[in-house]
Amino acid sequence: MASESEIHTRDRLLLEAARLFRYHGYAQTTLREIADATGIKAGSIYYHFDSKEDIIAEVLDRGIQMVGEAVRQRVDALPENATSREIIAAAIEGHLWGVLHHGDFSSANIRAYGQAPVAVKSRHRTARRAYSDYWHKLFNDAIVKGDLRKDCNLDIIQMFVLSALNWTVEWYNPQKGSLRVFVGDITKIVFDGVFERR
Amino acid sequence: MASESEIHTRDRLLLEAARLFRYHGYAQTTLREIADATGIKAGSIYYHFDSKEDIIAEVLDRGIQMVGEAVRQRVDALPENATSREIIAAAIEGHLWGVLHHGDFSSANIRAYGQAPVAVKSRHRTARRAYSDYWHKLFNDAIVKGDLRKDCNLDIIQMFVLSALNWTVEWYNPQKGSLRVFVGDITKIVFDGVFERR
DNA sequence: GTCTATACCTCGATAGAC
DNA sequence: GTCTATCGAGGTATAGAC
Repeated sequence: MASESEIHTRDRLLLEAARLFRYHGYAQTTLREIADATGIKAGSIYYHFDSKEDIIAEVLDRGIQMVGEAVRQRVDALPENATSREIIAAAIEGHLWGVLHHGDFSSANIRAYGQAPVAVKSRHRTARRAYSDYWHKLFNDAIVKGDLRKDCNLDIIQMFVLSALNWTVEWYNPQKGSLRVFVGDITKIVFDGVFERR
Repeated sequence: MASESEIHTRDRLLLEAARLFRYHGYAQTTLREIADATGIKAGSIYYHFDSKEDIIAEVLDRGIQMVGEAVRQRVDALPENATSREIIAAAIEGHLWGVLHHGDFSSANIRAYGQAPVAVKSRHRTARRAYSDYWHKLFNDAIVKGDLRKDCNLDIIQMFVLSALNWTVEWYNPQKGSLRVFVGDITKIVFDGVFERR
């Protein structure tokens, strides 16, 4: 069985790996850097992980798990009679909060996913699919209620919204305004667009 | 002066490099792969370029140049009395067309920019800034005319729209519908949002 | 569990023949 | 202009002492 300190070091390795993958990408980040940041030597990593691939795989999984939890938590907290706007607003808030405030795992998931080895991507894809299905259900409920616009393909709406939310990690600047205000602005734009009503 | 075939090989190298950077990223793409795809040996690349950095630098520059030209062309073709919606619709169409239809250079610009060496990024940043300023002028004109929503920060609107448009390269699937319809749907969503009017 | 030492490979880049 | 051959650096991963 794993000892206390083993778990500790393993988690710290994952944390530092996530941070480095987030800011420098997967291929650019070396095991020596991850080891340095954690305070151990590169060779010692192999006590905790079998390969660099296994590290990125776990970082990706944790990232999507954190975002998924943040979203579900907010949606589940709503009352039974919540409107479509309230439900999707809660999901947007959860997603942005998970991605922007919660940190390195979810950001690494967005930024480094495209750079991960194909084997890792393909294994991780089921987790992404599950999260995507969750959103699909939210949007579909809104359509059934007649709340979503009917002149656009639903898949395009969903992909556009989710990828736009994801990409905020590339440009969101917390020094230019609170996350609260930011989430509000993004929600307004997604809900009703950038133009004044005609 | 450069001979015919020199220009030819050099351009083919850039094209293959753009394609590989787009799909595999900068660090993952090796000079041997670029050479293979072009049909020459790795060492021969150095007759045309001084370093791998110089290749990505030129790929990035061409990418933003192509998109910028596509956008300006459509906006300039509009009549004097065009509305804000018509102007920004033309810019969106140009941007999406440049990014999605025009191919590997613009997509590589979006995908591989974050992975490029800092020296390259910093040199390329002025080109990005110029393109961003162009969009800023379009949005600002719309604000002056009172057409844009006033309850959101303009910088957030601009970053949201541009990054959302950029990220379509990650998920747009030409087999699921024509680019024409796609551009129309995206424009509707950006202009008026995903919800039906209240 | 972590260390040192190192094997092995692949990368970007160079040199010189053709 | 392109080739072959190769260098030096730095990467992942392994072996065995502690």
